[in-house]
Amino acid sequence: MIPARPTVYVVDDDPSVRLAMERLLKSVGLTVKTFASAQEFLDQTTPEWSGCLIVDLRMPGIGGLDLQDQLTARQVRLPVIFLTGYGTVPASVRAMKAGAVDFLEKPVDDQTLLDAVHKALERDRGARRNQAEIQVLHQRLATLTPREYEVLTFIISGRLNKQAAAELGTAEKTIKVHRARIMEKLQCASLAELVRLAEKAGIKTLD
Amino acid sequence: MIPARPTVYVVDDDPSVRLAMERLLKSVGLTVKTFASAQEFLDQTTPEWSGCLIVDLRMPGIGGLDLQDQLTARQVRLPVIFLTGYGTVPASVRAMKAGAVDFLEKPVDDQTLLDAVHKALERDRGARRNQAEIQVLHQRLATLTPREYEVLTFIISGRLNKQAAAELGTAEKTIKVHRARIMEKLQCASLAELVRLAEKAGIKTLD
DNA sequence: ACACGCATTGGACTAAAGTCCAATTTATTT
DNA sequence: AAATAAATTGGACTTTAGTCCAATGCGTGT
Repeated sequence: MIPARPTVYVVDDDPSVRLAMERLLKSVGLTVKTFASAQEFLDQTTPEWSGCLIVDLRMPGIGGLDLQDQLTARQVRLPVIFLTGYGTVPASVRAMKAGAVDFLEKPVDDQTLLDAVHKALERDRGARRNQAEIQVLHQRLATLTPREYEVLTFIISGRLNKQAAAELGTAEKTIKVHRARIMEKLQCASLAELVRLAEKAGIKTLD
Repeated sequence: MIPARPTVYVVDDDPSVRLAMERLLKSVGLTVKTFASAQEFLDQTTPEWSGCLIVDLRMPGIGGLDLQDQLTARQVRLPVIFLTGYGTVPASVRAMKAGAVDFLEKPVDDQTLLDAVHKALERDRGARRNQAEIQVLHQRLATLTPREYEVLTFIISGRLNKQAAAELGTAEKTIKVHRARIMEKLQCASLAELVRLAEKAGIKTLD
């Protein structure tokens, strides 16, 4: 049900455009899935869908820009490429500000479109790789007990075990035990690694 | 000679536009400096100029987009706001891709322009703050001797003094001395701080 | 009541890091 | 040739951190 394979999703109300697009993209080995309306796409997509989205700016019902907003709100971060026959400067600026990969006017040159698609797919790959790494970190962090997490913040803030113990009102010995378990649970072989892990996970330091 | 104060630089070949722009911006307390051509601006600007740039897209000689490219090439990172009477979608997309803050069409609403200017100034402030922090780090790093820098890479890679000594073919004692000097020169009170400093300075870890 | 996870702590060490003082070797600079 | 910076190393300790084994007090769920 969930296409794990990167796919180029095409949303356009014009059947002939969908067909042409599908042919072009498939001709270079890409997986394609088309939709006749933004609503149809919204009804099916999930954050798991990977690849990119090519959407027509002006369509009956939900337009391209609104679709882009909806996707942002739903945490669907597929890179978007706009395609339009009657684009305006304000529309293109709004689209680009919202993070669109490109904003192309019909008729679009095949190579130009393919370049944009490859760029979008690459951006998606990078974002997913990064997202996956962060997710792993959070999964590991989730195994920490509240107290361990607390001690972690002291460690990455450069506190000595002794200081952490004093500030937490416990014995230095206890901090050492927590610390050892933290290193084990987070699979860090050194303090340097631990600091970088915390940094990437966005854990704030004290003071 | 160098305006340290954040300034709004206006580049437009139309004298009436320059005057109107200058009046509007000064009316809200902003410092303004105008130029009749891109070349004139390029001849005077330096990376020290802070603030933002409002530039007309179409001008005799060097156009707005080319000016943007030139500035990028010269490391002048002033946020750019495009202003144009005859903008096209491709031009606006190119500008936004190149990092423009906004791309507005004349006649532009006063408030819209001011909002864009404030956003641009804020972006410049943030960029400069960040740039200044990184520069300080590099200045400190520059005080390290080659050997100390080498030892630094081992430390932030999580190596024990013993391991660093072995891999560098020296005594553990020596590593300790270098390490102490590194902490002192980089003004770090803890390993956690050192790791974050190295991370921010973009120093790569081993392996 | 009993098992279990969590937080704690002690004792006894081992290992790693940091701190002073002192000294040598080797380039480079003046 | 004297001076200076850089890289090294020793000795003698003090601090910190990490490692095992063992044990206690507390909620929670069964």
